[in-house]
Amino acid sequence: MRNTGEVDAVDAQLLLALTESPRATVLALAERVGLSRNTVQARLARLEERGALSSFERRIDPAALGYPLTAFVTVQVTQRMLTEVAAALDGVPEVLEVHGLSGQTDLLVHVVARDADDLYRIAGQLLATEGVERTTTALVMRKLVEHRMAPLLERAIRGGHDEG
Amino acid sequence: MRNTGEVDAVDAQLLLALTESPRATVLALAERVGLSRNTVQARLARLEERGALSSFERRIDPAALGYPLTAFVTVQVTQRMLTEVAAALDGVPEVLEVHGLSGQTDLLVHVVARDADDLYRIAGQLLATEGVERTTTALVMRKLVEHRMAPLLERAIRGGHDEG
DNA sequence: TCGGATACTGAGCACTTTGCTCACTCTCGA
DNA sequence: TCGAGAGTGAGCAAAGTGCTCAGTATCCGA
Repeated sequence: MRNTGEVDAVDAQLLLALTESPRATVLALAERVGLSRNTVQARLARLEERGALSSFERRIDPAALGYPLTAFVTVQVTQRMLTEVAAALDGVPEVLEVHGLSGQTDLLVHVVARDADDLYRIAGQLLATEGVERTTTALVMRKLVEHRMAPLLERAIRGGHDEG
Repeated sequence: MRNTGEVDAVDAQLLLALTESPRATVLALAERVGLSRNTVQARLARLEERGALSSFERRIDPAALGYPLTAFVTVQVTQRMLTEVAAALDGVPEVLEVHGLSGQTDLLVHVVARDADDLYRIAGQLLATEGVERTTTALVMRKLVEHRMAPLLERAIRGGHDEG
């Protein structure tokens, strides 16, 4: 099996095992998936070097840091100001992530806040940014499906070979 | 300093250190933040037990699994069907996360797909779900700000004591 | 002002894990 | 038939873990 740069079934098994116990040692993982320690170590190294694992920051819960409120702000931007607006958003600590959406002038901004007042302030800050034409703030009331990847991993384990 | 259940400056330092090198050993972290190994171990344990760290799944890049496309689908739901719709969405592997938004009948659904056709299929699947009245699909063209938590961590380190 | 709880330290110790190397096998695919 | 890629098992020194213990400092409430 020539490794194509994409995660294969065995990698998916490892990731799934890690999902269940992120602190598992290489030895434990090896036993879990029925491979030698050497192999597991090599695969983990490959996964990391390939960039299949993104920053640890994603695992940090903003609520634990004192930011229990989450909101998504849709921002409509003056066409030519996109870069400047992105830079301005990057400077706001409460902005966790910004997606550029199809439509080219719409941004989806993921923000967190300490409380309602705080959120109001941040939303105002976004709206006041030069190049921002309009914003719509939607507060997250509850998480109906928590972020998960397991179903796709399980599919990768079963499906196995025919990627794409 | 009575620990209130919220992350303090030292915890934030640890998390920041982990962000920079997620595989760092407890010993390395202790040296990094200038505390004893014992203390670091205790704090890490507390962080975990307190739930400040969410699932490892968040660190898995869907692109590496063969799902390079990301989209956000806004779903409007018949009022009384919310639970059923949530359950249906939970059953779709490509649905990574679902947020219930203010407005009570709007959901924000985070999906990934193998390609445009795949996304089309998934969007259709969402729309076909019983209880779903209307959907709007927005494709993510680019990430203008990658998910990050460092700015808030740094603020926690500086700010220090007055939480809230 | 005393007592208890909490946080931190440094030391110690047995045990496990890591990181690395080496030689060897197997199985594709050219 | 050859070579690259993937996996195995063994081995070894060094490092890290998990845990306990005794001692100190500090804050808080009674």
